[in-house]
Amino acid sequence: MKEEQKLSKECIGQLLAIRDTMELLSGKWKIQIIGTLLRGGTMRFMELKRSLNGIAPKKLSNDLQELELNKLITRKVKETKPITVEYSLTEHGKTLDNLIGEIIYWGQNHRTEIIRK
Amino acid sequence: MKEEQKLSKECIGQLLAIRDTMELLSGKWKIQIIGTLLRGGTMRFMELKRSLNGIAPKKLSNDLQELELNKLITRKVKETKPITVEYSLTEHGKTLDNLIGEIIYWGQNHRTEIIRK
DNA sequence: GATACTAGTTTCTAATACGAAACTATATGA
DNA sequence: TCATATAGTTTCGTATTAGAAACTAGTATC
Repeated sequence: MKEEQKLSKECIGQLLAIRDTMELLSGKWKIQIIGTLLRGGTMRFMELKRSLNGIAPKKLSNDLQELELNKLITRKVKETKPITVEYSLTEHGKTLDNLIGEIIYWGQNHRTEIIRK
Repeated sequence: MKEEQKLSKECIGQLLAIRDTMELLSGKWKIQIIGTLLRGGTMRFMELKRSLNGIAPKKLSNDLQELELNKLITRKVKETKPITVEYSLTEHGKTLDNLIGEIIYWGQNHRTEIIRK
């Protein structure tokens, strides 16, 4: 009597969507980077580094490259005296606004939930 | 001329909330587990394992323990013939509904966005 | 007695993530 | 010339994550 539990296509698609999103955004810094760019608009490398308290330049550089590959941000080199590089969100990157809003809202709520035991 | 860029308290609080949430939910399986429980309601260990295609029992066990510690799920042992264990979301765990909905929605949209080049 | 189901645990290994420190290269100002 | 700023890269080491395989232990079925 094998109860082969068939998963509906829709459910599988939802789990895949969760995997895709989390693969892209998991980790310590990526969402913080995007959240900072959402607030700050166009920002330079060192501006980002200062805003993201504690990130190593290597990590910031790697994460920015990965986000660019996924078309969430753009990188623009400015031929200023010491060259500067401007990072900003693409239109697609800006669609993370709602999601990040939910993450912030839930995180703040969770903190009070855990604290009040 | 030091331009010390002061971060507002609100922004710092938001970055902390992002860190809290992501620390809890980062990784390959945790959100998939919660998403599955959101759809399936109360589920047993092996039901979860079968729904989450490919998860190792050790990982499932570890993640469930961690989620329980964070009061997102409850674990109930049933004294049936072969003992069964039922997992379900707490009320607090269910508040992840909106967030996971956003993750699914964004992931599906991102897929079409990347595919259509 | 052999097999299978329940819910895990144990052990070992490979892959990935993260971080600190030092370094590159160009340019400006004291 | 020395210090500082730009935007990173390189090297190295540790820590965390994930997975595969085998195993435990109780009960039930063939």
